[in-house]
Amino acid sequence: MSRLVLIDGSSYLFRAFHALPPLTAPDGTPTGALYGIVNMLRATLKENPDYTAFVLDASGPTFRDELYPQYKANRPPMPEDLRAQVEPMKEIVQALGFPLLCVPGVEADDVIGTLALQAHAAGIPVTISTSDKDFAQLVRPGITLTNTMTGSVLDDAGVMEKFGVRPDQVIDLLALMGDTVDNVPGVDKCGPKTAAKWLGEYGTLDAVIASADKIGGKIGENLRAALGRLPLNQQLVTIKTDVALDQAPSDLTLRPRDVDALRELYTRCGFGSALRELDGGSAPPARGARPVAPAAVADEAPDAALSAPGEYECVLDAAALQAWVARLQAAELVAFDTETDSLDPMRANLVGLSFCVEPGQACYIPVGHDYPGAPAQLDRAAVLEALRPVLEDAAKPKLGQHGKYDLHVLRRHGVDVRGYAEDTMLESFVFNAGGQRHDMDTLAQKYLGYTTIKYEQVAGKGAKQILFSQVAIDDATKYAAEDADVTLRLHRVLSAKLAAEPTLQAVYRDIEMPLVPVLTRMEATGVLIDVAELRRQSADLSQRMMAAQQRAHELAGRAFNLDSPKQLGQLLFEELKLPALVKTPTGAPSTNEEALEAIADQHELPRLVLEYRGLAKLRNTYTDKLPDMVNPDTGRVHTSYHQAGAATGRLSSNDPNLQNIPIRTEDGRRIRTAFIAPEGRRIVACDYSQIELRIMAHLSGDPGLVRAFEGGLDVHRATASEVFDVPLEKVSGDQRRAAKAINFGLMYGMSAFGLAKQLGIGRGDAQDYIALYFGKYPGVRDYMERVRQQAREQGYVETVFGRRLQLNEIHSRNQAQRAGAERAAINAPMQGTAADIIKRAMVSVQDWLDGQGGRATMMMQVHDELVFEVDAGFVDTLVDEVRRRMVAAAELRVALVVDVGSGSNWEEAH
DNA sequence: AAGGACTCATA
DNA sequence: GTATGAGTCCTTT
Repeated sequence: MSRLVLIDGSSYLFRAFHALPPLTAPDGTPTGALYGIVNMLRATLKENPDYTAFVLDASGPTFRDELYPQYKANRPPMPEDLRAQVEPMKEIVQALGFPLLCVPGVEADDVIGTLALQAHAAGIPVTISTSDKDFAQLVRPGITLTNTMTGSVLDDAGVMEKFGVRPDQVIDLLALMGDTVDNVPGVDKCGPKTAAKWLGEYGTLDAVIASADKIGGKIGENLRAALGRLPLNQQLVTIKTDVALDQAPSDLTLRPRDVDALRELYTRCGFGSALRELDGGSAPPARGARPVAPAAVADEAPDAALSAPGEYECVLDAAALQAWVARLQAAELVAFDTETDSLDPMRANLVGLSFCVEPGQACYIPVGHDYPGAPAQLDRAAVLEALRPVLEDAAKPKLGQHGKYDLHVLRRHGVDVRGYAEDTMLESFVFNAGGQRHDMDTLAQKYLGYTTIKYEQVAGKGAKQILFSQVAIDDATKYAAEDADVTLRLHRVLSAKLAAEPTLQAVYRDIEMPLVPVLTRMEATGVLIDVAELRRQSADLSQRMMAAQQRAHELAGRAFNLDSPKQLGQLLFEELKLPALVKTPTGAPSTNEEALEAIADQHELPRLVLEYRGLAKLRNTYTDKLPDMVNPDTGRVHTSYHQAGAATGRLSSNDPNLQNIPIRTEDGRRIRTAFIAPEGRRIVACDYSQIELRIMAHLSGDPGLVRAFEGGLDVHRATASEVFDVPLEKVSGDQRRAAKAINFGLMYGMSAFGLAKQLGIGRGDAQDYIALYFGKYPGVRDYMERVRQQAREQGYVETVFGRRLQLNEIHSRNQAQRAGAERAAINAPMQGTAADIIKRAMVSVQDWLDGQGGRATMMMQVHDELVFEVDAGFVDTLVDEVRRRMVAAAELRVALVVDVGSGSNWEEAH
């Protein structure tokens, strides 16, 4: 059977040039690429093809340049060392007897594509010899790819395996990915895996484009941004198969080789082994090609120009310091910032301070730069003493950006900042809680149109990042003084904005700012951890994990990574053919708890995986990690509360997150026994009972719901009694469960669908329950509708205290996003009001604690719960007063109720 | 090294 | 169905 081998000369030429060492001929001319080509051609000849051609790009523009003027625009000119090899290559190709094709106006790819399809139509099998993946689009039964340099062969199945898509989807895959080399931008951050995933899900590029709204995350945004150019990409990456050619496949026969010409060429290039083969091994050994050291690459560091607006003074002597202290004393408001050597304020050392009193006039006082050759700096302790009268004077208002950090640093260096009155991060947060980021760089850009010097610009990034103490003082001055300067400028803009919104201003002034020192105090206090207990638990969990893993591998019949959802999915849904009932947001079969639970009756493995996961989660996230978080100085764990993170006004906790310590399962709850009180003290936990539901009762004013809370009854039981019209004492377990699910569901803006899933009932039944509920509590139904309405009309909803919660996607064209925003709108006033209330309570409680001589300290906040460490003899007093203050934090239509507990550890206190 | 996907802990 | 943070795996740069 005859066969056509089409050789993609251009791709090999470049590939060989870059892949092989820079060989040279005896006379010094470069031959590396040639060497690769010759070996490739000799290998091809051994296959003895009936028809073959060596195809090269012609010079000059092609139709693609017309379609897209930037096509290959940033491709550098062909390196001289490569250009020098083109003519000899053509000579060798022809001397070997290969037909050489070079067609102007199109690329080699198009010539190959055309010939391949012509031969295919004539029933001649085709092999395309190339190192260019784009040819995968031509693969079909009868057309395969081969790469003689790597030895790989690609047929239909091979394309599927290598790219994860069928050959007929390759064009779409390439269109999505784009091609950096050809200057064809695809979807940003979309590589072969992502593109294949989408095509696997939607089938074609057109379908992906049509579904672009459904793809979430950053990558979804990137996709939508790229939509406009994808059709063009498709055209650009499509290999033409209808080029008018002078030759037909049957014309492409090998001519006899020209031995004399080859001998001359091989000798000139120094290709010894080729020469020996040519002359039957009798040729004199030619000197071998020798590698040449690659040219040294200049190691150019980008010269990041540091622009320095404003007059920034570096304070290096006592006189300058005194002058600045005087300016600070005279100022109405002092903007300040600290520079340190760590992001963790509980470990950071002070490296310098910056101040600003007038926009553009700022100073930097270095006190800890210790790189070789650093100028002499003022003594740190002396500087802090000089500044103490300003910083510790409650009557001298101070301003910062995320000042809680600086408060920690200064506190740990012996300065107890008082009068911390303004914070631009919190101003921004209160003004626009829907805004994603409230860091200074973002705010400066947004409100001042000013681009700040980035930390990376002065300290580098990644592994090469240096400590601020290593940054040259000149650079540090520009960076640090700018921080204080920009903070002051930002404050002028933001405080004016807040002044125009009195309710927002009140949230900022009365809730957020007073909370700053309270959080600082709580973080500084930290919590005592029983490390030995956690180690014991880790060991126990490890042992059980190993057992589960071993059993899982036995059941699977092979080893696999139990932690990899991908491998697990493959095993369960492909090998074991278990039904994939749940999909991940990206459309892949999910292995989450719900999915595994659903198939647990069909195989032992899912249950085992759940067991393993539960253990692994506890060990990896808690019992292994918490001991590492113990601060060596204090012997305690110090979380950090993020005050401007959550869109609803809640706090969040990180490093470590102490707001998600397990409680639901027995193994999990045990972790709380490791949160202990020191000798002579107790842990006291005080939590609001059903606070969000009470807020719903308040906001809706529904008499039925208000009544359900009265008399201190179990609210879910009371709700069930009303909804199902049975006496309180006759409410069944299922009825209470249903009522509870509805109560919670309502707060999350749920649908009948969601409730049905939650309760494991039909959608119709769920709808009936909701109708029944709304029949009894029409005020709740009306409230829900009012909130949706407000969200649509204003773009935001509000808490009882006037905090504004922005709903960014409430008018999204995307139905799913819009529905999500509506659910968020329903939940936000309840979650946000609860956050406001506990924040107010914290300020009030701390205010009282400050007068109690350290007999109790507030240690943690977990959304509706405050945790204290209390002298054993002081517990009763504390409980009374804390309860009083927590209850008094808001006056709602229903009373707030606080449950308390105490014990030697957190678990007991619940 | 950075970022996304997936999973799962809490309120 | 709301709101978070974090660990592991995997892909991309």
